[in-house]
Amino acid sequence: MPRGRPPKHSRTQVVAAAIAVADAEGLDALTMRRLAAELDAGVMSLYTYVRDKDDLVDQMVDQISAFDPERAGTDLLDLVRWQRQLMLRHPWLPTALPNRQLTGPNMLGYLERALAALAPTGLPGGTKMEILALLTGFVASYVSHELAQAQAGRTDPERIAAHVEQLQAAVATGAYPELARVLAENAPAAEPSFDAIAQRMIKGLLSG
Amino acid sequence: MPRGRPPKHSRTQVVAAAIAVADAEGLDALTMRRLAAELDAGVMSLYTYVRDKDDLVDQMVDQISAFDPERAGTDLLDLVRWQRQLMLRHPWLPTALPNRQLTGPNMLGYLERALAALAPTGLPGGTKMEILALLTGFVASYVSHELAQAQAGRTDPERIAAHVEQLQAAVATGAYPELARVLAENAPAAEPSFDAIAQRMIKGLLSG
DNA sequence: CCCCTTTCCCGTACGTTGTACTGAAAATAG
DNA sequence: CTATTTTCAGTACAACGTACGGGAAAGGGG
Repeated sequence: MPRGRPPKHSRTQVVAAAIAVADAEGLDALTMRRLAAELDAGVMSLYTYVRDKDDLVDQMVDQISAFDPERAGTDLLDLVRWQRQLMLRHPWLPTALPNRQLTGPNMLGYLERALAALAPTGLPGGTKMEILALLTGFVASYVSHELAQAQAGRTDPERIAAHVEQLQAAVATGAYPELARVLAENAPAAEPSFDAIAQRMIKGLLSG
Repeated sequence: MPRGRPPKHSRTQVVAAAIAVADAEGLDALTMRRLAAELDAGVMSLYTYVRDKDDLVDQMVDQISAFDPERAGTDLLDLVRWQRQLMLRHPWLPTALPNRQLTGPNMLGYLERALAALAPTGLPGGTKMEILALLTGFVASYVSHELAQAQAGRTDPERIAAHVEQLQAAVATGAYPELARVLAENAPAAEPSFDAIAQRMIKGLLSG
């Protein structure tokens, strides 16, 4: 009983293809033309499934954020761990998140669980929302750092080469003794244990 | 004794004009053509002062970050307060910061002071850098939230109208009782006191 | 059966962006 | 003067998001 011409794809498929492109080549590589080519479709056909590119990214975020109630707990530490895994699996997520009003069912589901986890605190609603925003920001910062360190030099060997060269030049002036000490350390970037830091952040945010 | 044709502007002037545009109309409004018009210059003339647009933004960040040793202290809380003031004065800063290798003198100066503030901890260098990245991320998140709340509806009244409408629709399904409670609260967004939260974040990050 | 309506497909085209290329313009050095 | 060096800026191009409009493919009603 669907009246018109049958769709060649589904919205879910289109968004999934977009996620695949972003996962493999980054958000910058995700253009409407690229996505159309991936689906063997015309560029403008995509706009049947998506209002505009911003809407596409919104849906990507929401589709990523499907929650498996079997595998994850529901306290704040569990939720934060879950966010970290999402961001590790989809490195574009930390950059895509800011300045976005997310109203998809999965994001609302997350928000609901997070608010439930904060319910025992009895804090006012605005404070709860603020705590969650700060926690998400913290995870995004942490994972960004983590990812940057993991693929240091893998993608842009010359770009970071230029970076360390500038740092060496600055240090050579003698104006930055502390920075010099850090660069001279050559430490293998110790494991900081996400859980430990996250737990302290949560405690710090709640003890107010 | 400078040999060639004398420059019509200085790099500092160009960057200052860019900062003025971004302050007044946001980072998106800052295009090379707009900046050229602001300076009564040809578009391509800008490229004598700046390698490319990314370099321009780098320089904007660094020029913003000039430090007045008279007015600010040198412990971590002071530094974080200073970052917040910067971001409040230049709302584009939180969005411009991520994915940037900052090697300007002012940013290195900040880094040096921050590392000095962390020196008594005896932590390894990599951990210090991570702590500073997390603190900056925290401030960016906090200020973004702060700014979003300050001008809620001022710029895009219909955009956030659509947002609350979607939220109301979601709540109406009854699937999100906690969210419903928060939206029903209608609280005037209590003062959270940046200093208090920042202090707890610092303590949390250092007690590791 | 044909036609109408509905829905999706997608080629063309436009405005905007960053910037490569090129050469003219304006200063000094000899 | 000429030669050199540096900055200025017009033109032009590729890539982007997407508005527009018409063609294509289905079902419903006569």
